[in-house]
Amino acid sequence: MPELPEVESIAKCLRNGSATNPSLIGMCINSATLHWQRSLVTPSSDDFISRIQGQEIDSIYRRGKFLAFQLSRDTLIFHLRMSGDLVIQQGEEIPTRHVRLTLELEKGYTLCFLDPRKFGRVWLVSQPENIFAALGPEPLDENLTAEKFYASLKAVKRQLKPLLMDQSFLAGLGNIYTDEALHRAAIHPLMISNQLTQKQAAALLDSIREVLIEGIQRNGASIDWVYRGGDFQNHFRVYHRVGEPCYRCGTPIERIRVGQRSTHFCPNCQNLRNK
DNA sequence: ACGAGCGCCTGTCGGC
DNA sequence: TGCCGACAGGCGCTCG
Repeated sequence: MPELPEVESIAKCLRNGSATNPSLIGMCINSATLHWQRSLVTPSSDDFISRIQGQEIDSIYRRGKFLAFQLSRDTLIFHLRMSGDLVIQQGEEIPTRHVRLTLELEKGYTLCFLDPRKFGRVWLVSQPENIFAALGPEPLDENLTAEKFYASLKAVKRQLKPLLMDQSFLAGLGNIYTDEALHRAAIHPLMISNQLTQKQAAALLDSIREVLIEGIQRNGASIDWVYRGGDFQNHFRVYHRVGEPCYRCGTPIERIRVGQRSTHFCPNCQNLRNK
């Protein structure tokens, strides 16, 4: 799915508008149509449709990989998981495939939740904090200091790759940005968290922030058939680069399986030993 | 506490 | 051409 930079890019686009779509701030939701029941977690579809009707979009924000719409009375929350996307259409141009939820807005605009794989989820709640309760800190939050990050790494004994992707440890990293951050910090994905030095922990936090900021500046990454307009995919240093030379040392990039996920790294720069 | 495996889904791609 | 397996930006669950 979209990771933090992709969700941030989508949130910005819906909030500020773009060349092809208006800002949704201030728009009223006239009606809602649910096309795939299981996309909706809560409330029931009948309650969802009646409750959301007539509410206005006050603000749009991101928390971890969640995308939230603060409405007049409730909060509408999306998790795009692997293949979800939110697009605005006008008039009769409603896509026919992969549409799981549509919100009919003012002036003929429709917000479409597209999700080929149907893994995405939607909530309409009065207390959004409950949905976000299990999330760890935001990686770009200044309050997350290198000292705090080091302490949290020392507090557990886990492989870095799955740990960094654990949303209760840190909110927002997924498979791509985790691999990219570990490579930039020259740390092996299977290194055990409590073995990092303070210096390595600081470098890792810096690298995480670097890749996320670059991803946001490039409007995220668009890979496979899911094109969202970003171009960070053209700047990956390890992801999808198996066998190609490491930009730092020329060694071919390798791929291993960690927790059922493809993990890309440079076996020379990111050595488990001597670190 | 932690990691591995699996289920949830549809689509694409490469090999034969 | 058609079939088949591998693979895909995530996460919750169970089982050792």
